[in-house]
Amino acid sequence: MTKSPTVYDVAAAAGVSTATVSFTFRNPGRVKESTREAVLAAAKLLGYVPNASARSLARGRTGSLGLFAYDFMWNATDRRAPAGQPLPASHLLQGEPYDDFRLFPVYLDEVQRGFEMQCWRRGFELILGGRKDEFGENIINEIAGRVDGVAVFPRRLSADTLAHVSRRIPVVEFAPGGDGGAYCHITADNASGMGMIAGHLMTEHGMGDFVFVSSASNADSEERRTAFNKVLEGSGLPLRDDLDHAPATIARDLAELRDAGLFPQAFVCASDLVALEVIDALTALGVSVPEDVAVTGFDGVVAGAVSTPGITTIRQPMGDMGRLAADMLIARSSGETTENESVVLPVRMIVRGSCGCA
Amino acid sequence: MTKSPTVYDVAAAAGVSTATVSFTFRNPGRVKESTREAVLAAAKLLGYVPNASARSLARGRTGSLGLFAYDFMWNATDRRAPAGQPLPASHLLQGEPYDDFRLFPVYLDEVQRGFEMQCWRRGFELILGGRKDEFGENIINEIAGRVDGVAVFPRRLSADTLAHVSRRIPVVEFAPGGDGGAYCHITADNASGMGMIAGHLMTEHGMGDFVFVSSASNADSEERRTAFNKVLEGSGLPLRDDLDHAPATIARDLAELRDAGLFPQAFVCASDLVALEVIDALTALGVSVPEDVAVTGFDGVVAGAVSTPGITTIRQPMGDMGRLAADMLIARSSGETTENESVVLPVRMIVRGSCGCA
DNA sequence: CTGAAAGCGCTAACAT
DNA sequence: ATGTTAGCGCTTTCAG
Repeated sequence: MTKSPTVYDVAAAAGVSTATVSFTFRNPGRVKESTREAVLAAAKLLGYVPNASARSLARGRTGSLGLFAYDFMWNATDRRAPAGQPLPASHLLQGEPYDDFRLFPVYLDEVQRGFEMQCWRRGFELILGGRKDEFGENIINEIAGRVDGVAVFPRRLSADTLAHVSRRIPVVEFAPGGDGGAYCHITADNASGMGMIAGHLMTEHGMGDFVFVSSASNADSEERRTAFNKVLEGSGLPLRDDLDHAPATIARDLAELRDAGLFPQAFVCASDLVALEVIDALTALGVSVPEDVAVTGFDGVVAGAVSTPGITTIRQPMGDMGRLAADMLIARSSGETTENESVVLPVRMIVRGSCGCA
Repeated sequence: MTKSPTVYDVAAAAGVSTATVSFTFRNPGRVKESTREAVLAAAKLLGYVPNASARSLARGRTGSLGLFAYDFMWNATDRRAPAGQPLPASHLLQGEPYDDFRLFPVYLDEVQRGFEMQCWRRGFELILGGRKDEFGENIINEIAGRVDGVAVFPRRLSADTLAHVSRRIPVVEFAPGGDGGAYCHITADNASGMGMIAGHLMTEHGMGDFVFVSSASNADSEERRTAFNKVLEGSGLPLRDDLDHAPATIARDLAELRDAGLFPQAFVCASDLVALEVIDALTALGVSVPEDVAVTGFDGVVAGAVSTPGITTIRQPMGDMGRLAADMLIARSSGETTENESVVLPVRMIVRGSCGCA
């Protein structure tokens, strides 16, 4: 670890040129066997490990893709340890796991996993960024300058920043986005998902009185709310005010509704985690789900599958979203494609107990 | 994405030198405000994104850590799609999630998550490697040459390769390893874990007849087996032959034991996943767990928590293991520490239903 | 406070 | 089949 040996050292030790050393590693067929062996022997002896930064610089490509995961991750962490406080010595599923399923794996983790697998299948390394941001949005440069393409989760980086980065490398954001944008978008079909939820609640349960619980300002949540309201309008049902899921207020808001005798037949939530929080708050009020009121989610994360009751939800194809992102980035980084597209992936409904089904 | 602008372009556009551009990004305080603004404006206008490869090369440090995850990941994938066959269009928790908990998250995923979080807290990017290996063990070079330190999961890279890499950057392997090795090791306390399992089975359940089911040749499994046998010896209990968990043979072996009337009181398994497989095989034979025979696991992964019955197991501090790996690598890459250490982390027992407890 | 210039280690023409 | 060599884009003394 002192001074690392370089191609020059290996070349000298093997009595060849640096080009030959380079070829030995990158294009072995082009080197005579005896030469190759001499080079490998020298490399082994010296403890030579090629410097990938130099290679990337020389080649103009890095052979890796980036995933900028900042936001959700840190927020998830903070659920256990309020901002500013150090993390507990051990914060990951250390207790009975049940409680922690809300933290891991969540939506982001499943998308990430799909992205990872596809990077590897396609021969790319993966750079995961999430560094605590001290330089505003410049943080993305830490990743953008290091990869051949980058996928980002929403809400941390402004559209401006993404547009800027996308002048250099292809960018995919996991968020709804119209066509003809400055970069690519991948999202699940929020509209038909909400249509299925609404349809199920109305048709199977004969319900008609709903309150939508939204997630913090978030484009997906917004799309879902809009789509749900559209269905209600189409059915001539009344639109009620949304609730915001903010932990500080949701319990109070729910209590007020209850006290006013204004509970809907179902709380339709923007995500599974919101649904779980709503159920917690309801339980604290002595309200049973689904006996007293139904609750639905969106996403299809693990936590909603193992909770009691299980959350009736819309499953996003998270693995596919990650995989598709990698494919889109690779296609664009190789010049195979240029235009930015906005892909909407199909979803499906998973009916569990929280809506009142068996 | 044509020809990316460089420091030179920005310098020219802003009417300054490249040094000033560099300082503007890396050491803003050293540049007069008006100059800085001019540089930033030029950068924005041109769509400048610093090239991290060039920076790493010039600096001699990359600011990132590597995690080499190859083995488990691909194996996990292969559980659904036999090697050689393409993955199903969608392979990640697409059905009712229950089935898939055996694939994700597993031991590796939880360790990885701890590693990620700590990288970010400490200001490092993370490079995840798992590229399909076409060059034998040289694959590690793809990562090793790109990072300031690397953590690896066991069984894919030989000790020789790791020793080689560790001449250049610090290396941590998540596997048992004696002191004074060529690189660092992190592992859970397999011995006391097995001691707790044995103690529980003997003391709480009055059992004395066990069969150990091992995982494919694997140092952790080996340590657990040895430790378990030691306890039995110490208690004067008989040692029975191990079973190997190989999917092809375990069902047959179990059937033979059953037919011979040789079932033990408990199958003590080297891991939770092995325990789940054993339970599957037993169930197929019409044997109930824990009514007819007890089964225990090791690891404490999600799958063992949500299965029926729940697996009585030893929980490894997986998040901590990942976090510690990052800390150890950072300490060594900065020269703060030099010696290689081998750390053993404490474990604890989680009692669920598979041992016969309520 | 800013500029000039020498590398960092590797790759890939282009030569030989 | 192998060697020469000019960059790749950035950082960082050292001068000014």
